[in-house]
Amino acid sequence: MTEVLAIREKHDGALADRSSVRLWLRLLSCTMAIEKDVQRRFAGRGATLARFDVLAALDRHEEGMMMGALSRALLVSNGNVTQLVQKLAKDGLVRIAPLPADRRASIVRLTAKGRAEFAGLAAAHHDWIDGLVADMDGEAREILYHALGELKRSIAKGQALEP
Amino acid sequence: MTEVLAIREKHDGALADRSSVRLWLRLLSCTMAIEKDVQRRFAGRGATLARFDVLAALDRHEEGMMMGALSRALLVSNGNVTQLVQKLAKDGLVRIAPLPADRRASIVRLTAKGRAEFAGLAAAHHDWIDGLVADMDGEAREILYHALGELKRSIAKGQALEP
DNA sequence: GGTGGATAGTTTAGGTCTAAAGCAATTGGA
DNA sequence: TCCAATTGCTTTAGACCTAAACTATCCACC
Repeated sequence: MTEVLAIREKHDGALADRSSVRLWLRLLSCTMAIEKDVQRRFAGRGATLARFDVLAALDRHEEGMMMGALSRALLVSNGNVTQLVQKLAKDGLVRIAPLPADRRASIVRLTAKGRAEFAGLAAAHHDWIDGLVADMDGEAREILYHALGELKRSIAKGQALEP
Repeated sequence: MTEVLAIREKHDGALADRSSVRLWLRLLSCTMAIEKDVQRRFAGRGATLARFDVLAALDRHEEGMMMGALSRALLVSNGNVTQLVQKLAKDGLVRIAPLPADRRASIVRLTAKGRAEFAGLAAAHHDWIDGLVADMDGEAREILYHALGELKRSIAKGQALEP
């Protein structure tokens, strides 16, 4: 008899008189629940989600990435990337090399240590996510994935309309 | 011919070799897109999402809330509530009153100014969310809402299993 | 009474993130 | 050629958030 606690929804009941807002609050609560869970587990390994994101982007760009490219790939600000990369460099997980062709720019690459670190974290991350969605069958996941695709399109359109 | 830009997905292509991770990344990108959009619009009015959340919770508890109750309602830490409420009090949007029955506790209530401020923000917030999901029809929204409900249950179960 | 936990909140140290200002290098014209 | 705009990145100021340590109070029980 495993009792399952429901994930709470912020403002449960309030604010949610409009269906669109109710949908948004549920979307938010699901994302937060997963994000906090993953965050907490990363913390248990001395890592953070933000740093993991940087390592992940670099892992698939063996040739290295410019800071700006990282910023665009991760959807975060330039200044944020600067901070993260400098700390990762201090920890020996990435190396920052100047770009001879353009002395403003620099190329960031994973070190061997960084690549190994990422491999370990990525495997764990996969397992955590698998565990969290384990109770949905393949079809339910497919439906959700598709529905999120529609939402994604709607958001893009909505943002394009009202600037 | 309105060209709609797609919302980018973090790590698009990478990391996403497992369906569960692909689902998670899409969920994350939708949530982030809405959250940043709302955040940006709030900023345009000199407000923030975190402060709005506090006001929303207080708006539906006319009798006031204790700090701890706020913390639980908003799913954020105690210290965070302390900061937010103290700043809101300084801005005259809430009032902090001691609870005679328990001198450790204090009751937070909206001021008239705070209630008016919330009303304005809430109406705008509704409209923004409506705009972002406008391109999904009622049935699609219902499907998504239901699918998120299943995810929510799966997450709760997954978290219960592996602590 | 007194005393040892619970409980309510605050503080502190540190990580995340952004917008905006600033610096340096590059590039595209006039 | 030269200079103005652009580009790549860093810095700064500030908002948000947390965990953990801390203070103050309450409460249950001997």
